[in-house]
Amino acid sequence: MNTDTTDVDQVDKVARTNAIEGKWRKKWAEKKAFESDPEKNMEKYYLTAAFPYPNSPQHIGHARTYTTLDIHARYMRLKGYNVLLPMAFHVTGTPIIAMAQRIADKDEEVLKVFENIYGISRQTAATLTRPEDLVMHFSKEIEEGMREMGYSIDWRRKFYTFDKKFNRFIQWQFHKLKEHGLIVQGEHPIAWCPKDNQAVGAHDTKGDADPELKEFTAVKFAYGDGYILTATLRPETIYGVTNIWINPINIHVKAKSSKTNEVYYISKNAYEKMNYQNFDLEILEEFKGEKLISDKNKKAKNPITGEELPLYAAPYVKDDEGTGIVMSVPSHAPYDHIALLDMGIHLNYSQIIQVDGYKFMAKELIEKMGVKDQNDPKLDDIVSQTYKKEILTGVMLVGPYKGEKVSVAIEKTKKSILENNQALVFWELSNKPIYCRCGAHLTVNILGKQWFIDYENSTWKQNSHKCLDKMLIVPEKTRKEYDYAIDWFKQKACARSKGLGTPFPFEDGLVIEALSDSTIYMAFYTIAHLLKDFDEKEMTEEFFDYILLGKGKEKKEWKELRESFIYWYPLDARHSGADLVRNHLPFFIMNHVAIFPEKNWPKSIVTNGFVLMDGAKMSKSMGNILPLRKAIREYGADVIRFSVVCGADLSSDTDFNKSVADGVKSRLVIISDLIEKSRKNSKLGHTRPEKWLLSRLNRKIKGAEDRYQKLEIRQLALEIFYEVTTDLQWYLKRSEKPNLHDFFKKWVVAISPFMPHHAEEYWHLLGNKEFVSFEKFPKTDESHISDALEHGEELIQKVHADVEKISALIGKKPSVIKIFIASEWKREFYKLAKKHQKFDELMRAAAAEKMPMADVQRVGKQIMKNIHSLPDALSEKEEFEALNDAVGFLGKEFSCNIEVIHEDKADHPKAKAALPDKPAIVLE
RNA sequence: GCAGGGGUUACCGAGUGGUCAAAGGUGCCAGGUUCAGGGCCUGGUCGGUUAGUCCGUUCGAGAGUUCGAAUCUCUUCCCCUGCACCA
Repeated sequence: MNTDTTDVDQVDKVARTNAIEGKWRKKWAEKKAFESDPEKNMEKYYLTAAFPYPNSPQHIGHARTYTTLDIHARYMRLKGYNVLLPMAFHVTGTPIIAMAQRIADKDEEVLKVFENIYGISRQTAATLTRPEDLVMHFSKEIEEGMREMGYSIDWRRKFYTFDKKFNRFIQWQFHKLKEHGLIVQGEHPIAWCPKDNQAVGAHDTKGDADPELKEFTAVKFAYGDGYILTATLRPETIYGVTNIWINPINIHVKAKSSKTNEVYYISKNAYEKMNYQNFDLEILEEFKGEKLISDKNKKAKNPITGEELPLYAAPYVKDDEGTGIVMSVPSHAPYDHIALLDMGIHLNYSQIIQVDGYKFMAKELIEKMGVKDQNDPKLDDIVSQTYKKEILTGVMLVGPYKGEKVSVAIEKTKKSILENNQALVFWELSNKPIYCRCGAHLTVNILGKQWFIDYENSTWKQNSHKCLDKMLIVPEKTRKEYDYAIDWFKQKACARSKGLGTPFPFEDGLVIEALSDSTIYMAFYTIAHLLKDFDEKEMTEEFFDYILLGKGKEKKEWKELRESFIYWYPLDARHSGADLVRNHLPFFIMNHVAIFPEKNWPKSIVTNGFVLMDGAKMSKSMGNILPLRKAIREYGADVIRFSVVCGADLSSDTDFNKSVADGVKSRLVIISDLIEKSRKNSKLGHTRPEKWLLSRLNRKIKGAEDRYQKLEIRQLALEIFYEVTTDLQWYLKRSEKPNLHDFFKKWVVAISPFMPHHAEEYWHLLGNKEFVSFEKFPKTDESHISDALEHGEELIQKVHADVEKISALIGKKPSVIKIFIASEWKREFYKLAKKHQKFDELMRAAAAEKMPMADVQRVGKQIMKNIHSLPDALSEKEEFEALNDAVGFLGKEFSCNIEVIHEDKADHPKAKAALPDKPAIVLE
């Protein structure tokens, strides 16, 4: 049992921290400190972060974005802005429903995660079987966590994306998009579960496998009264086809498509797949592959070359791959080559693709690696080597694309044969087999008449680039990714048949998809708290047209809403994790551009990296997720704020670990103690150490403004927190009677965005009655900044370190330390040396100045190697004053007498060794 | 494959032409602290050398530009992230 006092102290400190944080949280709430309304005489600043998805509690990783956001908000408040920071909850889509269902099903996996990682008992879990209950439980949990973190949020504006009133707003958005011709309908391939009859994403599959779709080209070889279909990813090799491969054992069908009115020969498996892809096939005949092979008279006709090709048997052809029939290109496909050899056929085929180092790469590699037959596992390796090299470096030798790169020829051939009706598009899952959670085998479905947002629209893209160009992007280096994403966007399916959210306005039974209802919701915050007296039925097209666009006739009950929107919009800063750069954030830009006039386009985006836990990614399976509220209980909110935000550059991942948090905590304790002690000495004057400290502080505050604006949070923390505590520690050694009142008066305000709770407490201890949160950011006092003072202090630190080194080297403690200050002429000589960097020139210049040439020679030789990096030394007088001021300090440090002597007035031989910025030191 | 980011001394991580053997943190070593342990403080932590110094080698690999390169150019190897209809 451990019952000693130190642990009790620890507990006391945590309890004290919690008490301080709780106290200020309460005061902010009582005074409604962060509820923001339009103020005519104040400039506004409006920022938001991506709202959370409440299907689990938040963890310290989530806290990074919100803490960065809150620091930003609090800084802008100190700069005198009327700041709005709202928050809401995104509940759209299927994951919440899926989670609730899994809880209802008593899914062991989920319950274990709840119990072990989130600390949610099975009894509690049992009450979360309905999506709404789940949402309410976790959103409350998340909101509490945000309050505990001290985020300066205006909670009056909170909403959920399944709220009726919000739905009206989103429907208005979609009507606007449609008016602008940006909602279109078309076909769309999608991973599909045949059993559930529903589209399937990564979280719906076993093992969370992400289904990948690949577009194959099914080439049509005329055969009898129909076509043999062979699916390929390499349509450009059609010029080298020698035969058709058919697996004799597999079941094949002859089927007629009522879509194309054509008859196809394909595997039975392919028939099922093609029917999901809208070919409407009807089986005319069903048979084994050998039937096709045995009919020696019937040939398949190559649609491009017109060659008549034989049908051969190949056991390696799989019936669930593509159409179950493949075209044979032995000059480039290793399997085809070896299969022909296995049949004893030696063909004199021609080369159609040029690659360096090979004529027939497939054949040559097979011979080189000694592959015996088509069952050799080495074949797969050869296939990937050949394909990679041909696609990357190959050049076409035949056909209309002769001389073009293979990668280009693939696309052009495909386009051409599709247009000429010589091939069909055939979709396939490229990473199959994938299974739905229900157990069924996934397939590809082509949905007809799907609804899309037409992000492909080129005018829209152009305007979005224009908006982006004017935006501030932090960090700037991510800008390219936005440009890339905007260019790359294609049409995006925007309606689903299942999920929470907003009913799709143009077709019954559909719901607006999750990434499409969260693009301009920042506009909704500006009025969300003013809608209590409105029925959602009043929230018509005209309603939103007037409030958000200023169109149409004003009604007097709409006035306040309109004014609120005008006051707060546009959005000044959008914060988010870096993972949203390629989806949500470009959508956010594009939708603003589509719907709002240019003056309401967003101003800036700030993105941040993730939080790692002890160097590893946080994940449910690793069980290393630290829930935020647990972390707050353990370390306190201000410590967590520092820990998640200060460890790395904004854009890179940061690591959370105990020692970092402990480090922050101990520094907080040091500062708390200091404030306690030093606030009483405010009547004392300023001696050299205080002046030094204030010089350092003012210089930092000067730099801090710029860093705050650019959100260089790590650098800020380093400078105004870590370095400041280091400075304070030095100061305490130097100072006889600490007097930090003036220092803290400025510093507490400057640091308050980082540690608002402690800052409020300190501010109060310093005798202030108002919230520090609404103070003015401290002004730099240039008159306090002194290079000479800081340089002098550095000199003292250097001398201190040198004495320690010498003392250690000679192995004794001195009884007297003599410090010799270099003469003024040496400083003049340094200035000369900066102008004349060649030795002889320097000597001549020194001679002209009538310097003592014997000494000049010696010093000159010494400094030649560092001629490019000579220090800007203080004057002799300044050096003397600095060191003389530290006589007491150094004497105390080394327990001996200290003498500071001008070189000229000394008779010690070592005195001559003194250099500017480097006094000679003698220990006796 | 395409696009973006990155490889720094035991680890994490600063560092964009000289002031860099390279900040800071962690770990480790030594010493201190009315110090059980932990904590805290001081110093050390590439090799050699020295009254506070100087010399050699180092920043994925190779080549180049320069009086001078972790930093600029080229080549090459490796790692991470994204490529959607899913929040």
